[in-house]
Amino acid sequence: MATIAADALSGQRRRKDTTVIILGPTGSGKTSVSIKIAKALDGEIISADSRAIYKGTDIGTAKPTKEEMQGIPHYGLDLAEPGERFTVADWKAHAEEKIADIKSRGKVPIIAGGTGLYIDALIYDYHFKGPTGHKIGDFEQKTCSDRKSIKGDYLIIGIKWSAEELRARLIKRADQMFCKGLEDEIRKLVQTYGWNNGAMKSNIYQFIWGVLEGKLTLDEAKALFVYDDWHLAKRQLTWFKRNPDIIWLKLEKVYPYVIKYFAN
RNA sequence: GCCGGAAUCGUCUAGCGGCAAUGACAAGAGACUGUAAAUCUCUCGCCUUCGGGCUUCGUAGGUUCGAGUCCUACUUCCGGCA
Repeated sequence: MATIAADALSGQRRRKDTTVIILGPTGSGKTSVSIKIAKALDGEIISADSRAIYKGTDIGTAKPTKEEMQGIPHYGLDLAEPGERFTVADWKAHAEEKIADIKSRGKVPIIAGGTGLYIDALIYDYHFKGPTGHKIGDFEQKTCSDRKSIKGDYLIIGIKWSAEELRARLIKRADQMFCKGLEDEIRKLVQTYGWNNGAMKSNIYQFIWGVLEGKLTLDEAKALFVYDDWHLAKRQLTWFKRNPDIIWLKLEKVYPYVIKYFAN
């Protein structure tokens, strides 16, 4: 009995201290597992995605919908207007604030995302010089450069796929994205923010726009987007590869692994 | 059937007598601590002791010191006339 109580206690303590990080290339399934994990662990999710930062880019950046979120609080989304400056430092400050807040309420913070730079900044605790607590974009020079040891209690899981599998997933996702009202989304974005801003540069929008302008057929646009997405996935993987602290698991193993980790 | 034109690395492409052969895309590897879904670098016929070696430009011959480049035939494809 005493042992069980002690276990429960250490479990409690662990719950309070560990931040779960679910990372992986685009299309690897981060969003859905992290929501599943959040439900099981009473957690809340912080997105680490440099594009989901922007408002209005919902379908194009594969943000989870309200229904998909299933009542799990999500942070790190819609933090800036398209075209507005938003840096790693801004994201790090936001994430740290949210992690502290989530922990203080006795819940588990779950970081889900594919932007390696953001995650590195968090776990290796990059310092950015400049006045903190100021409005977005007010940070200046870095003062610290260290990617050697993790600062903090993180469980870092990477979602592993073979190249063929991932490719197939990206193709499938592209098909879905292209029929989910993307055209309306992009029209609205272009209308409000104009065409020339970072949020729309170089992602699915440029290809859809090509279709709207009659320069591309739908199939061409889709193919181009898949290439683009694949290149992104490879770059993300290159970034993650050098991080020795990532535990790489197949998608279906991620949930059980995390649950077991927290049960012990 | 006749007359033109074309066949080059996974794909498209440069090449008009000195070439392992241009560029782009794809593919692969990598860098990246400040808008990162960005940006950039390297590899990309085969082998190499990194000096070089070997085999390539539809197929087979020929002309040349030398041929992806010129000639002949064949094959395939695209135009025009039939």
